[in-house]
Amino acid sequence: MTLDFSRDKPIYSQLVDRICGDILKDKLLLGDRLPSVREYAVETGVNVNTVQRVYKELEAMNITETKRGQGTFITTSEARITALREEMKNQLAQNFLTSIEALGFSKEEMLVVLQKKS
Amino acid sequence: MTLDFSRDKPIYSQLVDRICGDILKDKLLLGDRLPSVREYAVETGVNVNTVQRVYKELEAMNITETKRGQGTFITTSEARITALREEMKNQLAQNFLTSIEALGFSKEEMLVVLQKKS
DNA sequence: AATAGTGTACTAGTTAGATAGTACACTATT
DNA sequence: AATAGTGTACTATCTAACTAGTACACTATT
Repeated sequence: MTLDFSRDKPIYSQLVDRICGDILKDKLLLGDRLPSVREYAVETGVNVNTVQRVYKELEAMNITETKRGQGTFITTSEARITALREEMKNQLAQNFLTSIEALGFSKEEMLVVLQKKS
Repeated sequence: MTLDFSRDKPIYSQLVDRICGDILKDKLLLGDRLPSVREYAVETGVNVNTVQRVYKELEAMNITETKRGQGTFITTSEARITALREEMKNQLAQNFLTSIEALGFSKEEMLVVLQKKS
């Protein structure tokens, strides 16, 4: 794999987003086991410590559970995932609106652009 | 003033965005003079070097012109500003769509959320 | 019991962004 | 000529994120 990361955001944060995305896209299912920190570090071309930070964040968000000696697993709580989906959708929309506001565009003109772009 | 900055993006970058926003919102007009680096540093509660970085970026984007000993001025090119507006609008839309894609949402469901919010 | 594979916890070093301070070159005003 | 206000260019220091390496505790398998 060896991903390429944006420079304007911490890598651990981008990896958290990536995993959340995989969950929301059902590439990762309830109860699935994530790769070990060492495996995932190799896969993504990142240091073990960075992956550890990622798993820590995910656990703090209550979307994974880690079992010492066994691995890190996606939560089995359907409700938590549903809530996550709503949270992220709202966050995304809110950030977008904030940016629009900051740059002095109107929501309407941005919607027009979005329609065109695919 | 003394702004509060987001931690997930360089301050100089946030200030560039801010000034671009002020231009697009006609708070800053063609030919207007920006505060001196020292003034703006005090206003925003930031170091002089950071402001210098901001003005350097703006000049590299061709939206300001600096005259040594006189100050930094918004370009007098109407065309450049118009182009800037389109660039930023497109960039914003593109980033939004990329995030949507990464998190596995559809454009349509996000548009629904956007309609509701604001 | 031994081993391999987990997560976890350290210490140390690197880099980019930001801060702090100083100095210099240019321009306009007095 | 003197002065004040510009942008510009340094050097030095600090912090967060990342990298690098090592060690330890727990679990499952053999």
